[in-house]
Amino acid sequence: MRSWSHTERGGPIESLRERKRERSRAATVEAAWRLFIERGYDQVTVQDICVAADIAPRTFHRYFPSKDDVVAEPMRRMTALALEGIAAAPDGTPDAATLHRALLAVGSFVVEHRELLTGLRTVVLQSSHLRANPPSVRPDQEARLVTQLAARGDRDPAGWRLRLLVACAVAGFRVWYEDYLHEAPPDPLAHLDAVLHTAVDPHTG
Amino acid sequence: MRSWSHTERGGPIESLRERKRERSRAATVEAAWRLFIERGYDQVTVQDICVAADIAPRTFHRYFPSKDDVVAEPMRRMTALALEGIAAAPDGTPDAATLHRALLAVGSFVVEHRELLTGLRTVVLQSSHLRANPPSVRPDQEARLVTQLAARGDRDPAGWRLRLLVACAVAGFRVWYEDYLHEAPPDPLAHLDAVLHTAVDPHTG
DNA sequence: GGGAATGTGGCACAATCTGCCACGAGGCAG
DNA sequence: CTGCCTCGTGGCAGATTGTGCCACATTCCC
Repeated sequence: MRSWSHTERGGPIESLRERKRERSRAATVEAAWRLFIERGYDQVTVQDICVAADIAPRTFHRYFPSKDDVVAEPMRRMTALALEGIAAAPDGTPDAATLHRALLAVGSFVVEHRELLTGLRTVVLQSSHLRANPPSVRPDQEARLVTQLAARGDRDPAGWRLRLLVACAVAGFRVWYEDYLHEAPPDPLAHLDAVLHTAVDPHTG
Repeated sequence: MRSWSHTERGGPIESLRERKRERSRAATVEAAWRLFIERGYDQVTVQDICVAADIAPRTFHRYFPSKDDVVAEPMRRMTALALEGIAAAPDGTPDAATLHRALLAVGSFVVEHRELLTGLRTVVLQSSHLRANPPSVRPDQEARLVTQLAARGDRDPAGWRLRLLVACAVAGFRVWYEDYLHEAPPDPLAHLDAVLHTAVDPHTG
């Protein structure tokens, strides 16, 4: 099962600094998630997380600009996976198909981590603040998907067709994501495939 | 030109209380926008806004759960317009066409208020906090669109097709919105129509 | 080994946002 | 018109988040 902590770079060539940093960051994330699930988002302060993860609040805010970002961490991970999926697609594949496949891979990642993600979903639903500001794919992350997609071939990253394609794909994935965590259908990836078929495939060509 | 202050309810039957409240709220919004555009979001405190609008900070947070919500106000207004557009559509119209037309109406509203909206766009772009948490259509607002659409006819508001349709429509609108505020094309509404055609129309039937 | 680069912690501080209570203006019935 | 009730408002105290600044420790690299 793919893990949460990952180094964004392929090789295992990490300096001691980076390893320490990643370990500390991962510990922080896991401590935060555990506390959130136990007590609820609003009942856990940054201070609490720092005590559990054994770091200073000042350091916490170096890892995460805001407390919300800890909850949004899975989104970042999923976007990173999608980027990898796009980069790995063979040249010549239409953009829509590339995105479709990349998001299917993200979907299988979600399925692998269903338990944790449903836990975090409950955390979001139970916090009035998170309900109003739910974790989502940030515009800069979406822009990265566009850029990555445009990098294959000579497409214009600023063109509205490409941006629309990505926006619809992300929207479709989100619709499936909500369905899946709410009531896991028997064959979730087939469901995702169907949703993406409607959302993404019309943009082919 | 349609105004920003509106009472959500059709009739002019407002009590003095409601009128006062709306006036105070509108004054707050306009004061805040003016200050944001003048100095930048991060350089304006809630205190500053309250002085300019002549209300207490405590009252400010009764109108707006957070400072961010003042910037997101146009989004709320646009969603409200879309809801009205959907409600006004004649029965029997396919959902996709209904949404398409409703969003065209919202588009013309955006065109009417271009100056202000570009100002607020600049505000967003210049604030690191707003860049990370840009004003967007909140999930509850999107859910309202779904509900409203489902209310015509007997569709299932929880079905993924309807939710996907709305999500893609909103995504398409956002893509156009960014284009339009960045570099107004000669015929913006035609552009919006084209984008929506790609994003929404495939979902017909 | 030693300087440079970088991550960390502590401190002080501004700012956001909330709960609580009291006051006053608007609404309503008599 | 009068009294009562409802509800918006303001003030206050407080918790919490998030940031700038600086000193210290660790790691890196020569």
